[in-house]
Amino acid sequence: MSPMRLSQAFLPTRKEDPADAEVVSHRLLVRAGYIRMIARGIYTFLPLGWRSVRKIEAVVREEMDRAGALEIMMPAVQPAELWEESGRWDEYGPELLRLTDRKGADFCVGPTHEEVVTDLVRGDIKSYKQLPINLYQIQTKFRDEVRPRFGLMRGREFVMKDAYSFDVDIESAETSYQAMFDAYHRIFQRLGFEYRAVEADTGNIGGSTSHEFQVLADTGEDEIVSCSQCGYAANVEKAEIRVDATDREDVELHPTEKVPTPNASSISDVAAFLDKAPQEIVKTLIFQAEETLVAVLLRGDHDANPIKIATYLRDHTDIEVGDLHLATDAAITKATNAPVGFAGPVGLSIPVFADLAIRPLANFTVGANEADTHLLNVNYDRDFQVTAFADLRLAREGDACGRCGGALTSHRGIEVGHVFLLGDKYSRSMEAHFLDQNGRHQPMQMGCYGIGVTRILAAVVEQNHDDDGIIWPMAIAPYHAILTVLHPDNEDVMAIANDYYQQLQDAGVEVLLDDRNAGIGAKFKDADLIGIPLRVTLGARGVKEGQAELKLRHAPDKEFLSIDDVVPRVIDEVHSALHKS
RNA sequence: CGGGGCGUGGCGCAGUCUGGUAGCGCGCCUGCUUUGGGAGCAGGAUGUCGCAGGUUCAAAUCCUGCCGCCCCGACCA
Repeated sequence: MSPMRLSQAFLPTRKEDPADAEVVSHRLLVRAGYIRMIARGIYTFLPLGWRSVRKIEAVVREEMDRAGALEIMMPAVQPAELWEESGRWDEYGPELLRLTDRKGADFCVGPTHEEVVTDLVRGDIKSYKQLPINLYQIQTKFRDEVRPRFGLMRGREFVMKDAYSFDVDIESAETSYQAMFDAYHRIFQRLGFEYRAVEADTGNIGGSTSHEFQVLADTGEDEIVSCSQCGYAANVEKAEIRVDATDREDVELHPTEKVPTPNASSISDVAAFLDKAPQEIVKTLIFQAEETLVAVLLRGDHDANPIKIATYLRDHTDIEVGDLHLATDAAITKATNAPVGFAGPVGLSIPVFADLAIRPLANFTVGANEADTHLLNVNYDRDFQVTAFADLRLAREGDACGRCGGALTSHRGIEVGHVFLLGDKYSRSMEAHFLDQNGRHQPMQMGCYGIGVTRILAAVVEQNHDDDGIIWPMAIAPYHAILTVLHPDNEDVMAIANDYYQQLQDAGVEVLLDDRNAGIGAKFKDADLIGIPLRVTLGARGVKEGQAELKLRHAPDKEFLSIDDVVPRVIDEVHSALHKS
């Protein structure tokens, strides 16, 4: 049994905020003695922190088991050959931590386990009779993130639950996907989150359908939009918007005019300098596709969506897209013959794609492809040719929902779960085949499903804290209750405290006993900081009057109970809180 | 990788500009007192000043290189 008497515990709380912590979850988890950083993005979990991690794991495990998934444990270190087979040894990039063993063989520390699980399954599953199957593990992953930050929210090493489903066909795979989708809802409801399941891009995992589970928090790294009318919700990377692609009205097209705009290279600079609204200015972004450059026109107040642009180019043009990204300064300068910040569509020799919002515009302002110069009264068709109009911009608050036209609202979110319908991407390249009823070889249809266990710990704190510290939901609090003994030297008081301690443990309540010979203020501050849901305070005065105090962490009021009523009351509070979720 | 900032006892920081005994608060140890919101008094321990090299009689401080960490950006299941 782990030490639950604080006099013997390892609970290094801090009075002051750590200097390097920006977000509240990072600050509080360090201050309250839950985590310690050992290297950038790599943390040790201390006793309280690890207990909460294990509680999160337990919820995840229960719901995965309930959904029929089977728990396994795959290796953290994986041979390069498997990644070469799937093609990701070259594709994955520097985020993959690569190792060499003493014989010079290449390995990586697993950032995900599609290759290993596919290899496992192809070796031992040969018949449709063995399908479907869903295997999962809860394990430490490593991704050498470009920029780890915000404590556990974007660490390099983290605990993740990853599950993989294998089915005989797409329809069956969709059923497996739906089962995971439903299990995820149960998990995040039990954890007490305010969250959204949103449609998402599949990124370099690949596949067709994908949903992210986003915990709503201002500090979240993702932006999501949801429709108030039809329930559509999506990551802005993916969010479809409805744009009325009206042609420009039949207005007079003024002659183009070249104007000096010294040092005004950003939209806000140009708008201020020319005394125009950003909406009257059109920005020209130069993107680098695999081999070629393309120009993208957007209204000055809009932001580009590189994912939509890449998808459009792939689906509607012959351009080899590759890893689409903003062109380097050197490439931009070469393409426009001008410094960065003055690009415009007039006279460009690369294809020009325009966002649908450009279509109604007439007599707009663009860069002149010349230093410190812009062009006024520019019009498409007359002054330059648009290769195609398309929806290329990032959705934002107030845009029309792509499904129903209702208004979209925007939130920040922390991605705590992601489900993908993979199809046969890995099973085909790695030859994970089975024999169907007709004796034919078929690739299995896969899905993969991740939950960021340690990221959840941070997300819970983001949503559950106050100025004094963490406020754990009962389900993942490291302990349910804390007995704060104000006068541990007083034998009468200690006798009652020890009695409570024993009775509560016997009743299955996880209880901390603060028997430290510390200042009273320190004990209260620590109890609040570490966020234990229930606090029972025992002092000499109260005990003499036959009373003890009960305080719920999430409520402001204290309640005085007679000595005999405390234990049953605490048991009752714990049980009702646990069963509610 | 680009821009900015930082690195001094376990934690938070001052000292660096203008070179000359390494400091403060918290924490820690001992003793006494204290006990309803981070207790008081007295005594005490703890530093390769990120690392390496250079300048100098003398370097935390000046110079060069490297390493690490944080923030913004690019990037990202």
